[in-house]
Amino acid sequence: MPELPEVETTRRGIESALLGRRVLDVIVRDRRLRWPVEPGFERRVRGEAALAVERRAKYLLLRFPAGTAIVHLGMSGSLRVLGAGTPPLIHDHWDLVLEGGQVLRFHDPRRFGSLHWTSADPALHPLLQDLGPEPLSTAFDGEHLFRASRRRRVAIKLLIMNSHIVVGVGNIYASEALFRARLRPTRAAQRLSRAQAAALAQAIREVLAEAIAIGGTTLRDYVNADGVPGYFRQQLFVYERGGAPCRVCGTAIRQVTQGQRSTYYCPSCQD
DNA sequence: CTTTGCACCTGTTGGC
DNA sequence: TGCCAACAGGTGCAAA
Repeated sequence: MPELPEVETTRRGIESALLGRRVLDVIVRDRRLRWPVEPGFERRVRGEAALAVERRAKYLLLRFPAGTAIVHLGMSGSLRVLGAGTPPLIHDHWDLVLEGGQVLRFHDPRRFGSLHWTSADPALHPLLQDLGPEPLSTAFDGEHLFRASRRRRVAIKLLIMNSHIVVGVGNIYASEALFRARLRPTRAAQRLSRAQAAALAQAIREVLAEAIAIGGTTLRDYVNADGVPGYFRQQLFVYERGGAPCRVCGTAIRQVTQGQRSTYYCPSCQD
């Protein structure tokens, strides 16, 4: 479910509940996430108080004095801050019970999410070490995208969803950014001009920043830490709009499959 | 090396 | 009403 804007919205929502508060208890009800939760996880975190809540790509990093919990929400995961004593429901797989009467609760029906612990620099963790730049950092710009697209035959949509090139661009925002940049998702990456790469990099930055500003996109079940959906769905130009009229020119939006995922574009606006 | 497709898992939706 | 196929905000990994 969550792409970068939803993960960033979650980060902002859980930060104040965690910072400086001791973790009184760690409850893992189901260890069978994408990777099994390490047996020692509970005892590493119990008694620690978070120093920082950060995000790298779609990973949330809960930094404690002794190490870092690395959390991924997968396709259907969410993190919420609830009152301690709120009874867990189905698919509520783990809790951090916090000093002061609140609990951070992880809910994930599909269990594609994950939870790791590292006592080393999380940037060196195998899941993080080969990631590309953050799209909202200065390391990501048109020149980066242009260089990365040279001699690549893959479709440009697949390229921008490749986390080695740039992180955080998922299925919704890939289609949306390509619409804004007026580029066909199916075009070979190597056929982008320098100017088109610059336009696409800019479109990616804008669409992600705008989505963060209104709390991300809720399609089905995404909610932020307070249980509130994101409202970016109303700003979508093409995603999940196959057959509907383009909001710019009225042409029917097309839906195609790329890399076993749905892609949406306007055949008139996008070349 | 790049590219492609599968796998993991549960829930919802739409057609017959 | 029931059944079954298709599809869903991700991504590591194996195979081509």
